[in-house]
Amino acid sequence: MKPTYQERIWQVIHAIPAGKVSTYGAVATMAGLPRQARAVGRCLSQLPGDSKIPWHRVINAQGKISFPLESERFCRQKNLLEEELIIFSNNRVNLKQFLWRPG
DNA sequence: AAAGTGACCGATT
DNA sequence: GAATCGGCCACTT
Repeated sequence: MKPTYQERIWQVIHAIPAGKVSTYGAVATMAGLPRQARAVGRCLSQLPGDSKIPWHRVINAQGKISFPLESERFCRQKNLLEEELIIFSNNRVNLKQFLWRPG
């Protein structure tokens, strides 16, 4: 069976190791959907709460969490990342240090 | 049918 | 750094 784009997006996100992050745009490109960062965000927005997908390792290209500051979801994602020893400075992750690059 | 919206991005000014 | 712009596209008004 030819994989759905949604499935390929999940597969890419699954491949992000703990302690690293990726961005919506990078995930889109790796899933074969260049310039479709929004498709990734859309995809994640539809995930059930009990999903095993490491959705928290996906942040935006500025190194920031794409939820309103101090919102419930913002804090949940930040906590999950800090548990993986990812450092925030000014609510921002240093992508030079934490961005996952395959290869 | 048309306009607005959103877990976005890169290039440009 | 900040703001704008066009690209992108499913969904909701």
